[in-house]
Amino acid sequence: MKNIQSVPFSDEVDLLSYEIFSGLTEEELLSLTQSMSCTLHKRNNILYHEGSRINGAYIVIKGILKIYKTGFDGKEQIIRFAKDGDLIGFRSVVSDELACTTSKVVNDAVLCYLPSEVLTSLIKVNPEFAMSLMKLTCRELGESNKFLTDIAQKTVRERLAEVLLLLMDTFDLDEDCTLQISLTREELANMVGTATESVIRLLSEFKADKLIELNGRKIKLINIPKLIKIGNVYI
Amino acid sequence: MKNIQSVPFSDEVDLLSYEIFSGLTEEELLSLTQSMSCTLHKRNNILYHEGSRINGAYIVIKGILKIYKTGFDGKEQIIRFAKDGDLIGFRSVVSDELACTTSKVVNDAVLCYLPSEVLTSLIKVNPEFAMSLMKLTCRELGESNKFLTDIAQKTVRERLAEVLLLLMDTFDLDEDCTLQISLTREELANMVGTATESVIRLLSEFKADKLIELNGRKIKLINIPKLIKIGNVYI
DNA sequence: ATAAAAAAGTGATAAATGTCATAATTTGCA
DNA sequence: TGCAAATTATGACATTTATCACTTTTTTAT
Repeated sequence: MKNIQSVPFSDEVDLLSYEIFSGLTEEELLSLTQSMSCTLHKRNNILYHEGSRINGAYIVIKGILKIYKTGFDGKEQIIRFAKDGDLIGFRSVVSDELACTTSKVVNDAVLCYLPSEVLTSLIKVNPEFAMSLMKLTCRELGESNKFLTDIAQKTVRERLAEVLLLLMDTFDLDEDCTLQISLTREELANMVGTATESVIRLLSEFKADKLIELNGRKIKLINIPKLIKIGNVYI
Repeated sequence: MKNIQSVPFSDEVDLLSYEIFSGLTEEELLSLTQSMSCTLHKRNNILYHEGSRINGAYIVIKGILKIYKTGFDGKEQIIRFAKDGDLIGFRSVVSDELACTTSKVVNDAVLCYLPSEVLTSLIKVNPEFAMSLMKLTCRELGESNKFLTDIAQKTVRERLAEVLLLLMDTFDLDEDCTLQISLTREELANMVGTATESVIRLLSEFKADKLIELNGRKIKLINIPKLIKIGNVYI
């Protein structure tokens, strides 16, 4: 298919530089490198669907993916984004359950596939790796619980401000304070947990209040302290 | 203090029967038993507060605790309950972060304390234990993400029905279909993520619609299929 | 380059839910 | 047991947010 291309595993990719692999030995790293295959995935390509069986995880070498759940009426709820250095899909591998999320490419991505057996044997052989994987999961759990509370208790306005700041933290701003990632209004709504129209209206309000500037999908944050205040975000 | 009493580690407590310890060897189990101290905690006793440093985890031998986060305005959001056989507080131990939730006793509980060093050394020594702990965390993460989506997309009415079914799954019904756990309306609201008054009104509606019967804090489920339908709960 | 599709934007309106005030009832403790 | 405190209950009302219908603008694919 056109949307997935096999790409050579570049020697330049230094697995050790990924936090998650920092505990591996030379040999483990070598055998890992050999068992991995890299592919280039185009925007909108779906890596795996919620409910499907996964036989491995993916390491994001480059690019951005959104990880989302599909609600009862088909509406997406974005759980998180994955970017360079992130590991995705291992939750299902470890818990031995069907995928509970869908992963879709937002910005063209280079991914390395890590077969289930390789992952589990690494966990069993290298306690340090097991520990860092566990840390990763625990952090994710903490974040998920935090966001759960926010969605339950904050207003849409507060959550939108918070989401903008979250995107700033995750993807940084460029020199002129514009969010490096550009999402559709619908995608923003699917993060915030609201209707697309509400996001559109609130973004206009934020713009009128001189908190942000809008240029198509590019969002420039011009009053971050105020956004922090609106979002009730503690730092 | 009066609310916490030390109790002897009963020989009758069979750690192996707890799923999480099923992978331990005889000796590991023995040393674990020796390093653990058991305490009795009365209702409303707080085990640890959100934001505090935890130096160990607890195994629930008996009783029920609620694990919750406190939102910006002081409102509780109940993340989950812990009951016999559950391990709590290990997330913070593993991720080496401050506690991101508060744990409070709902039904008087006997707990065994598991110091941080014991837990981490077990993880490093026994890959099977590491794996089952990881599975546990991954399952929790899956549930948290599911509930996040529900709160973001379902109505309060749907969520209340879902929560009643969740309580049924977690704590079972007694012979006459009454939920074994009794919570205040406020606690239900703190699970559903809504105002106490809304829960009160909706419970009355459910009662009028002959889905449940109310007797103080005791809730009897008399039309479960309909509750499943209302809550959009797939089984 | 252009047509079709998707996304963004806007207004009107409806529905869901929260808030506040207050009364009745239950619970827990001294 | 009895009383204070907490919880439950209910009504009136305000507010937030979703929905629908439609137009304009932007993006995408041929």
